Amino acid sequence: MGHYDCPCMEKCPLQHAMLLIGGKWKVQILCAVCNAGSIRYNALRGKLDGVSNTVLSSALKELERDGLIQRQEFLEVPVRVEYRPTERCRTLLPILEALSDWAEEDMK
Amino acid sequence: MGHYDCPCMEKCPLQHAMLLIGGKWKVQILCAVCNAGSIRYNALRGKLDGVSNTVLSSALKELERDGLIQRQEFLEVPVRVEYRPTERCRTLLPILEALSDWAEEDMK
DNA sequence: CCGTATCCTTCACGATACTG
DNA sequence: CAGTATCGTGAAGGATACGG
Repeated sequence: MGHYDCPCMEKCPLQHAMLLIGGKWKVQILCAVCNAGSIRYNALRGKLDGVSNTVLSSALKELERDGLIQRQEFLEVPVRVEYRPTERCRTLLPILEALSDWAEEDMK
Repeated sequence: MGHYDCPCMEKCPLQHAMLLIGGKWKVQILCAVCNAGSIRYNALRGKLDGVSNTVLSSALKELERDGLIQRQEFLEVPVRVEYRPTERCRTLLPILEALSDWAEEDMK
C-alpha cells in the first residue's frame, strides 16, 4: 500500500501539496524568490508580469504561513521587506524542477 | 539558466504543469486510475467521495485531452467505459510520488 | 451504465484607490 | 516602500434531473 491509494485515504498528502502550491501565482513566486535568493516586494512584483497587490500579498502570506518563504522586515525609512525561500522550500525545488522538465516535453 | 528563471519566460513549463494537474479532483483521479490500472466510470466515482457527475466527467475530458488518461468505450449493452493511465501519465507518477512524500512531512 | 443539460453558488482572482 | 481596503467579476465547482 503506497501513496497511490491516497484517494481512499482520509487526508491525501498530494492534495495537500496542491493546496500549498496550486494557487495561481504560487509557483511563479516560488521560482522568483528561489532564483533571487532574496527579493524585495516591488522587485518581485516587477518580475511577475501582471500580478496585482491584493493577489501578490495574499499569496505571500499563504506561502509564509505554509513555511515556504520567509518574510523579513527592516525597520528603515522607508521600510524594506525581503522575501527568502525557507529550507522547506529548497527541498521542494528539485521536485518542481522535475515537474517542469516533465511538462516541457508537452510544449515542444 | 535553468528553469528557475521561468517567471521571466514567455511560457513557464511549471505553470503549464499546474494547469494540467491543478484542478480540484485531478490528482485524485490520476491516483485512482493509476492505482487501478483500469477503472470504470462509476467505480471511479465511488472512489472519489463526493465528486459529482458534471465535475468528474469534465475533469476526465481534460485529462484525456491533455494525454494523461485514455478512454475506451466497449459497445456493449449497457455501455462499458474504462479509463487507463497513458505512458505520459506513468512518467508523471514518480514526480507526484515525490511531491506526496514531501507534503507528508508537513502533515506529521 | 455513462454520462449531458441546466441552473446555481462561491470564491479566487483582479482593478483601483488609498495609507502607515 | 510595502502593502491594506474596497468593490467587482468570471470561472470553477457543484446539485439535480434527465437522455442515449
